Amino acid sequence: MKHNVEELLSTHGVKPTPQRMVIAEYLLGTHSHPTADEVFQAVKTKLPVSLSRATVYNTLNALVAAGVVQEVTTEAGRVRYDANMSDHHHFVDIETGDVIDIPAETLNQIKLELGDKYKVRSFHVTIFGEVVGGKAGNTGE
Amino acid sequence: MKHNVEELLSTHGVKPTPQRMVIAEYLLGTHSHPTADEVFQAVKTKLPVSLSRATVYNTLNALVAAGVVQEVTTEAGRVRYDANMSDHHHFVDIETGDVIDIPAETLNQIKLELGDKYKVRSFHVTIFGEVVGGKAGNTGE
DNA sequence: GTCCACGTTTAGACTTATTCTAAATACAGA
DNA sequence: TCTGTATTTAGAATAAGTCTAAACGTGGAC
Repeated sequence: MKHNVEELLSTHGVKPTPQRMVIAEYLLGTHSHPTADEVFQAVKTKLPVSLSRATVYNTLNALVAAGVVQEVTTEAGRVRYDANMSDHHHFVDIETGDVIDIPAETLNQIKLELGDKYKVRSFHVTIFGEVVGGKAGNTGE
Repeated sequence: MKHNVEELLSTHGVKPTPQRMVIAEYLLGTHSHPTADEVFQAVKTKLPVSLSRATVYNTLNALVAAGVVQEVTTEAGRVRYDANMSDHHHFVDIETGDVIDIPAETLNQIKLELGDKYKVRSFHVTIFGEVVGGKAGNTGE
């Protein structure tokens, strides 16, 4: 895995430092859509040196800019990070707060339905509801 | 208009104080999807007394809780307010940042397409792109 | 009309998330 | 090895929002 991460960063133009590697590795290995602070808490012990929050924010911003991960907003004012870069949307379980990925195929119709008036660059759908029959998809690590 | 606002607040269980009236009036009269601070800046001179930011936040939260306005998130971490409570989504002009309301009819198909696996309580779509042929809809005041 | 209770507002302190800054560090290439 | 550049660090600074305690305003009981 480590090797993959290193390559992933390199091919996206992000120099693979130890700090960036553990952060990217953590994001790639979870489906929990963590906040910046959750990333910090999760990886700070995985390095031989102390880790600064500034590095976490710098790295997250760099990874977003490089297209390695994306930002997700499900609650007003809280930013989460998602290494799943496939075309997908989000389902928020309103009981638990879990964020579940929804593949985009079924929703791509939206672009067509918007018509000629708007040139759509991208769109994102956040859906709130309950999972029928308990947990499904991926909600933790 | 003032009379309408007073009634609107009352019927939603929000006591219509002068502060709440000018804030609600401002939100009802704009399509600019302002942030809390933009609301504060816009209404602070419209009262004979000084206005506290705390009152703006209290009022916005009360109006959201009462269902008079809704929160909108178009940029990671920034909360905006929208008095348009009709079923609609948002189009963000990626050149200007303007937020334009998109009526929901054309997109309601989404719920159907999600199938039986998820029980949808609500969903929100934010679309990023460019308006074909210049401004359309409502982008300011 | 006066008084009281209670909800509202105010200013400013506080919290939380994020960015900035300046110094220390690491490391690739001459 | 030396040096320049990018990265990381700790902590200060900023921004958005919440909390607190005191002051205020208003409707109902008298």
